[in-house]
Amino acid sequence: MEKASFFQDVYDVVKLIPEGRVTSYGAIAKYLGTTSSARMVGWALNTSYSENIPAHRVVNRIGLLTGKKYFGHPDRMKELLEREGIKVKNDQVQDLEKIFWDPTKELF
DNA sequence: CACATGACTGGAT
DNA sequence: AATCCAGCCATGT
Repeated sequence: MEKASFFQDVYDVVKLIPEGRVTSYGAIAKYLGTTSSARMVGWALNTSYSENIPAHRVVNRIGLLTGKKYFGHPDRMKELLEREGIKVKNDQVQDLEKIFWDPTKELF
């Protein structure tokens, strides 16, 4: 995958996240080469509100649904995740280590 | 143009 | 082990 633009790359990577899996902003940032710019990943997703991006599969490093408030409805993110078989409790993904998808390892 | 803020993270306290 | 602090960089005021 070429480096068109930071935002575009974020979109592409997020689209590649397998169903029932999640990843972290930092993992995406690292894959893009801007390891310490995890914040921009979230910013990019915020800008992609109209894109076909499964942003609900992107959580912070501890599996917390930090961006659920930006899904229109606070429970939308949780609902979408559970719909894919991901267990979410108290806005936090359960069994994170089992469903975590690291682009630098799985994709490359 | 300068300052504040944010869907984060890692190291220091 | 839990909490705090500073770095990261695009966007908005």
